[in-house]
Amino acid sequence: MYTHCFVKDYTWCMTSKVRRRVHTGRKRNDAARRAILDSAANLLASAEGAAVGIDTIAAVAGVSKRTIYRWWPSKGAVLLEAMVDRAKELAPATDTGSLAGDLRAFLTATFRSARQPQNAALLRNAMAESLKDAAAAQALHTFTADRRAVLHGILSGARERGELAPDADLDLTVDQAYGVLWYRLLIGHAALTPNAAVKLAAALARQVSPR
Amino acid sequence: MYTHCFVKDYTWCMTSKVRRRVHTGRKRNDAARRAILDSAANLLASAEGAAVGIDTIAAVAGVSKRTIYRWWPSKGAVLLEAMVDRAKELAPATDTGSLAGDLRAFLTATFRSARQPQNAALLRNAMAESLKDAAAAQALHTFTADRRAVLHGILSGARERGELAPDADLDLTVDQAYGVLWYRLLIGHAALTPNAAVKLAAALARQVSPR
Amino acid sequence: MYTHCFVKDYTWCMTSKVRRRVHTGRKRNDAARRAILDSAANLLASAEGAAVGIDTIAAVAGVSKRTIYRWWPSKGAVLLEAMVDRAKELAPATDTGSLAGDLRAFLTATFRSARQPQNAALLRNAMAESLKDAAAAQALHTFTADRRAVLHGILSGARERGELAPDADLDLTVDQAYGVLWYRLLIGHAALTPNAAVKLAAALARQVSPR
Amino acid sequence: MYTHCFVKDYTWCMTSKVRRRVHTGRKRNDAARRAILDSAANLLASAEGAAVGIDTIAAVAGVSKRTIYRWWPSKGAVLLEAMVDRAKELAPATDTGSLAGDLRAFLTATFRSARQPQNAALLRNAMAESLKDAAAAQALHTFTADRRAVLHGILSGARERGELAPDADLDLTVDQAYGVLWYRLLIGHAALTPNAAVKLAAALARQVSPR
DNA sequence: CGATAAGCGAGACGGTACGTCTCGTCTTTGA
DNA sequence: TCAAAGACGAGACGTACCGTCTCGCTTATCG
Repeated sequence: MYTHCFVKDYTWCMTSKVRRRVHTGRKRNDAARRAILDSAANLLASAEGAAVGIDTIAAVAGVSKRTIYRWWPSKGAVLLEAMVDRAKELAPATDTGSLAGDLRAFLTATFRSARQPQNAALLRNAMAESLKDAAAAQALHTFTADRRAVLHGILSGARERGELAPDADLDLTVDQAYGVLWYRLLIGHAALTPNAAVKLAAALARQVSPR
Repeated sequence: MYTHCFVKDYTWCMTSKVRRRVHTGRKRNDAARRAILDSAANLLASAEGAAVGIDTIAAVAGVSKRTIYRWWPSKGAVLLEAMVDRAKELAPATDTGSLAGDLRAFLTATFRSARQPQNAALLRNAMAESLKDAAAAQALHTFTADRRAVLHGILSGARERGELAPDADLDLTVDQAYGVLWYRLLIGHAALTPNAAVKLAAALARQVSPR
Repeated sequence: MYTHCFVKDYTWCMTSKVRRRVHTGRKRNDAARRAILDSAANLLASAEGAAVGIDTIAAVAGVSKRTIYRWWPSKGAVLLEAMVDRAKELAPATDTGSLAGDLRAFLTATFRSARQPQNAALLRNAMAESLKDAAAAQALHTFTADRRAVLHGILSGARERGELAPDADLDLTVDQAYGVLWYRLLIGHAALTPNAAVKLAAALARQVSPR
Repeated sequence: MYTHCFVKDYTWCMTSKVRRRVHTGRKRNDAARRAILDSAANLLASAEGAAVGIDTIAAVAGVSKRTIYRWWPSKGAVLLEAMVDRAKELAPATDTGSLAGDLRAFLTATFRSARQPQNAALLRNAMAESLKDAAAAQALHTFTADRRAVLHGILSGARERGELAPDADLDLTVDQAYGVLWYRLLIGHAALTPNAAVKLAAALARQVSPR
């Protein structure tokens, strides 16, 4: 008598030539995997405050929900993997010859990246998911551990140059840096300006330097 | 027509003498307001990772959903106000005579408070809501601004004692402190130990000191 | 976190082997459709004056609300379709050889059916929904049009036997019959007795007969 | 922190000089009673399919809900009393000297009145309430009984003129007339045209006439 | 080379929460 | 001293989203 109330229209966010993927039969279709991650990352980056839904991810990727859940345990897991995947290019660790220089270069680059609206949305949404979803939390934990390791490497690399006080707590220093980043990102009371990165680098360099 | 056999059992978290509130007629029932905020805060503090639902808040408070939505615009707004309300006692700013001492006292107390499982859950859940709900975000913004102001006061209070470098960026220093707090709270990779508080206080004091 | 002790007890009206439906995956689950319509019809037929709620329909059918709203636009639409569905057997049009006989047979059967408490409740509730819900009104319109068509057929079938005055207004005659039915059903001042059916049949036959 | 979400604006339907009733202490109620009934009747007559709410009635009448519930047991009771009150002028029983003439006059007037959009809405809404509310049902029962009594009087008045078959079932005849009225009103498949009234009057007159 | 296994798109489904709505009861407060 | 104002408890409504399921198709792999 009645047929099918409720439909949806996702065309608004299908950015590109998504459709028409080839069917790879029995083995995992990597194009689908990419489409899913791209879809998720794009939605994460675009959604102002709107939550990103699985149906939306699937529709935008031109993929069935089943295909998503075959490979990821939960929505958060997809989103986080998408975030990590997208954030691959965030991490240059340069060597300028001095700790202060290395720190300034790294934090400036990191802040600049995190300040881009898309990346900011990505990170905020990733945190939101992580707070609700255990798998996402795990992924975010791994991701941030990687980032901390890079910064930790920069710091401990200064030891052989004698730029490090022997009792410096590098973990704490690292957390100060990323703490400022995430705190400003999540609360939004102050911007991640280049100036802030420079000042923070100087302050941290001084903090860990001998005497 | 059908027999109505209890909807849920919320007795486990009805901490006190909630029931039997009097009807205050035309004016807002402040007992109901308190019951709602207490209910929300208790649930926020208890729920491990489980989301706190409006129906649960209402049921625990012995209040109708309508009464909640009459006064708050969204779930997040209630939760945040509850959090802020509960966190009223978090904020002692003591005067020990020296910046290092003040900082150590303040951060130690703050970390200790935030480390308590209930408060930690409170803050984590508050952030989760804030990332999804504009009203909650606003409330969290106000709350954190208050906290930052306290710490900022401690720092700037040291100026007249000559303990402050003239070019110290106090906002950045404040953000480092709360950054570490929130970062560790949200990521969970390291605990907010008293030791960390002490070290952080020392580091920040040194950061802002002259020379 | 909290113990979940049964929401309601709807067993009283789960007439049959409702539970344990198989999941039909991609295509519409006709068992669910049947369960919904049966649930709705049973509730319509049983509820004295109590309104039938969507949650109740869903619970009795062992179906989620969403599944109902996927296929029907509103509560009224479900109820009406259920009513129409249930009323499928109301309609015998017999041929006794004379208009008076046909009318008597049809009206007697119709009145008898409508007089059954369950069917009476069904029709009353259907009308109540129809007065509040456009989709339900449409469905009731279609249903009653069908019924009128049957009676109209009986009447016009008498023309070739010369039992009909050429200027007889058959639509009006039909409306008199169903008018009495609904009027007594809705107001409840008089019963739809077999005697009334017989007298009405005689009166209408005389009304339309030549001379 | 937050104040008062949800308010409403009823100004759209405050037709006239409703406001500013004087407040003279004790025996003020009759003006309020009139305002309530007028408000209810106007809303019943105007609302297309939209349900008429108690808050709306109260707001439009410039009266508090409490005042309504002080005198009526339920919403339906108010609406029905308003309907009956408004329908006072529906009932002329004229004497044309013949049964056929009396019937034609009465049914024509009745149909014309019921055909007016406002009265039609009034009656439809009244029936809708009556099907959900016992007090309203009682009121509608009384109202329709009055109307039937008038028509019944017209019919039985013909007995002494010898225009009535001795075995005529006048109750059934009355129900045929009002049945057509309500059936067409509620289903809406055919209009209550003057022509229909004339034909119906003739048919019923013939039906009850001797032989 | 044919049979079987698995990936995939589609989309229905159960569950659960949300925020809105209306009803009828209640107390305060303004006139 | 009454009634307007309006807060409140109860509970239904229709929507949203998650994660599971089945279907029917397609392609790769194994016997």
